[in-house]
Amino acid sequence: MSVRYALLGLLAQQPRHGYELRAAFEALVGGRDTWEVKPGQVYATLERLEEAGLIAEVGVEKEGGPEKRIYALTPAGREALQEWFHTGVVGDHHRDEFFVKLMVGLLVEGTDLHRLIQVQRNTLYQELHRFTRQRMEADSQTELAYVLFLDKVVMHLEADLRWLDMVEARLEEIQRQPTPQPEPKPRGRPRAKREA
Amino acid sequence: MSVRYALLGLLAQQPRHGYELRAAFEALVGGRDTWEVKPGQVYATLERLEEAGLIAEVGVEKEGGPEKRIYALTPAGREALQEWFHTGVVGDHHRDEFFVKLMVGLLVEGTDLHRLIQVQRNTLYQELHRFTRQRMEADSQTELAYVLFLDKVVMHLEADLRWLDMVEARLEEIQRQPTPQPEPKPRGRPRAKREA
DNA sequence: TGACAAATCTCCTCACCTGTAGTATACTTT
DNA sequence: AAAGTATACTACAGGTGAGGAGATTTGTCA
Repeated sequence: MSVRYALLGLLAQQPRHGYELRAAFEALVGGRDTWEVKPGQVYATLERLEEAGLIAEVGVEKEGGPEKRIYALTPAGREALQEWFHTGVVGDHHRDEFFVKLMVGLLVEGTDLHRLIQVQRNTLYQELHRFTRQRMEADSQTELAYVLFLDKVVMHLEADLRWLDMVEARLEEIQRQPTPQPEPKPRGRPRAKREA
Repeated sequence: MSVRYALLGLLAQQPRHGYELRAAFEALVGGRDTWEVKPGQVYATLERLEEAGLIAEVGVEKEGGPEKRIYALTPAGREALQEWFHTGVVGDHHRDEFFVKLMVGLLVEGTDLHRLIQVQRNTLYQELHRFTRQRMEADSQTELAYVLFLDKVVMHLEADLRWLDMVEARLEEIQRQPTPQPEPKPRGRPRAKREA
């Protein structure tokens, strides 16, 4: 979703073509390999946006090299963008890969859970170190937004580490619990429910 | 990636068919609509796992209804699972949708950034409330792992809220910064670099 | 000095994996 | 008959990885 709307926003500024959009997007989110977008995604997204009537092709330039297909925002696109601004973002809290790994580890016999946790802790510390250094190197005069972004990442990594400690501390307790079974659903037509 | 390996783990326990795997997966990650997986994903993933040689179809049951195609783990699959256990998970720190929205908001003229932030804050508080209640309702005797998961979500939401406050406090400063331009890359063959 | 190879950018395409949404058929219970 | 589970499939959207044809600059060598 993010890329889709980011492209709309960039086209609201001025008409552009695919390659240019890609560069502008990466600059927008901080440059320096934060959020790399693959060309394929840009062009595919543009096609869908065009099909949805949110953008329109307004010209083609051909000067020597390959064609540049230039897109611009339509009124419907401008509206969609406004709507996006007025809607809150709900995070993907589910789908935490490490949580799944931990659960699967509990399931599979002979898994060394302490090691599992240790590996994850190392990974998190490495990331923390990397982002902290990036943060120090960044110039908050010219890249303030990028700095704020790094702050957020660091805060999340610290939260992850604290959580990991909690998990390790209670590991014995967790291991004592039985593996969860899916509860069977009643089949057939449900009984008529009389009002409470 | 998570679903892929979770299916491997569940098959390591015992051979199963698609529908059963879906139910088992959702039970594993806590039930109660945490992490809903669509049937399509399960079947598509199973096909790819089979093609990759990590699982194999070991039988078909047909008792009345549709066929049940039963899969089991292969030795290669068991190996892949072990490798997963021994690898750290690096989070998707980039691709934070709200961050992009904020940046796009700075770009587009006439955007009310305070409102943008306010909407997001409301959303986060609602989520926080929802998960906090779920956490209180959960029974940490029988669902300890699920409780830990909720703890993590809450910690992250709190971090998001603190970060949002920071952003709002420094908003004027952020708005004063120019929109980032993609830096042009030098074309042609790069100059030979002599060693430092 | 002029020709050509090397490296890299510009712009777009294709093939694939992951995940979401909706559909279809058969069975089971009220 | 109605309603809902059990089991599977199809279609599409989002995202990754690889790559290809042409333009542009630099290094090199006769």
